[in-house]
Amino acid sequence: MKKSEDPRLVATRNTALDAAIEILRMEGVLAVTHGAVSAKTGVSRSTLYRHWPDIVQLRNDAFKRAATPPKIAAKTNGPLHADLSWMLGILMSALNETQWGQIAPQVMAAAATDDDAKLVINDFMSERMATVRAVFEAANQRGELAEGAPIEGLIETAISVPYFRKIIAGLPLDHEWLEGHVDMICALALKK
Amino acid sequence: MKKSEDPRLVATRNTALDAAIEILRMEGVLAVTHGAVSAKTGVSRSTLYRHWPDIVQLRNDAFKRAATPPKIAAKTNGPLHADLSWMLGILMSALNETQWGQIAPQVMAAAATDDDAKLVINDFMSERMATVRAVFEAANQRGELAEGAPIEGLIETAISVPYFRKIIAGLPLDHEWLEGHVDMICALALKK
DNA sequence: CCCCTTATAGAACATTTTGTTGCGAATCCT
DNA sequence: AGGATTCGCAACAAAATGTTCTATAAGGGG
Repeated sequence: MKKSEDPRLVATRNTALDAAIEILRMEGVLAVTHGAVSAKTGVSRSTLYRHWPDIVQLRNDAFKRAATPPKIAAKTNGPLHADLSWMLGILMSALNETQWGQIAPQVMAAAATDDDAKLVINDFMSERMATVRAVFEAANQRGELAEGAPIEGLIETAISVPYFRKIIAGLPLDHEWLEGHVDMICALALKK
Repeated sequence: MKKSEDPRLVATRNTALDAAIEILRMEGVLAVTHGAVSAKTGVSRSTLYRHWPDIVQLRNDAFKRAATPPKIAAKTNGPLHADLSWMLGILMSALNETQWGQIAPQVMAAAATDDDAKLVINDFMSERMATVRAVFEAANQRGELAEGAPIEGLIETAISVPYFRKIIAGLPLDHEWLEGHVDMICALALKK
């Protein structure tokens, strides 16, 4: 009973948003306009205006599309050090290599004045936090964690530092750094 | 021998940049244009164009002006827990209450495509990092630190988490949270 | 396979924003 | 007081931003 979507709609939608993401990466939010996307894709301006009457909507859709994370199955079979290295290694790769790492700052900035963009971030973040939390809870189940370890703080720390380094401070994320980071967290989390 | 600056120059400069900062806070980088600043200040467009032929320069100047931090004398008389609470409390206030907290995300985003903006961030960050580092080094001098404590990682953690919470995750920074944060860091840093 | 619906490209247009230039008036510096 | 500089303003030119219409093409249902 559901009428299938006109393939022309999804086609223009996809090509337009892909172009928008590309522009976003190379030149920043400022440059994402109906005109620019039209020029890059061949999709006519009038069509773009029909799809996204407001430029903000177009940008937000591009954000959402770019933010869609590769689903990561949490590794929770322990030990904690291994699980964390695994998970944070993936996060690190995502920040280094995928669109998200380049676009995230733009979304952050947009979130300051736009609630929709804020939602995109919140969704993305809470998902990542939940994944890391699962790792800690599994370690707790196995009885690896020290008495009274500040789990919430550790989860936050695990994620904060790589994001800070990459997005705010512009510092590199490599395996050597990751090793030290995980060591530090484990020093606090594990039984002595 | 140094020729004093024409007061008219500094006057227009200041009013223009203050307006630019205000626009930046309320509506984001996108909205900072010669036209908008002119409308808000009464300074004529032609004058603004004479001062900043390129809009990017205007925005960067606004960034720099907004990023100028209140100089904070480092508290390094110990003990570490007290010093850290003091320093991070100030950082927290700055993020919560000053222009910087609202504008930082915009600068981050601009930094993705603009090297000048990147410089603004780097300057600001390295100064803050240095301040926190001084706190740790003083504690080390006093012999408070545990053997082999990962000082660099701790410095990074101390600053990363508040920035992450405020700018990336949009979580609140309050004194209760701060207490836990400092506790966690001290648990790793101090002798048992 | 044909007909009806829907989406698109393109052009033509109005509107707004963005730069540029020249000049008289006001302000500053010496 | 006099010469230089800066300002505001108005008149422009150029480009970007929206809007609307029409012919064409593509899809979907019967």
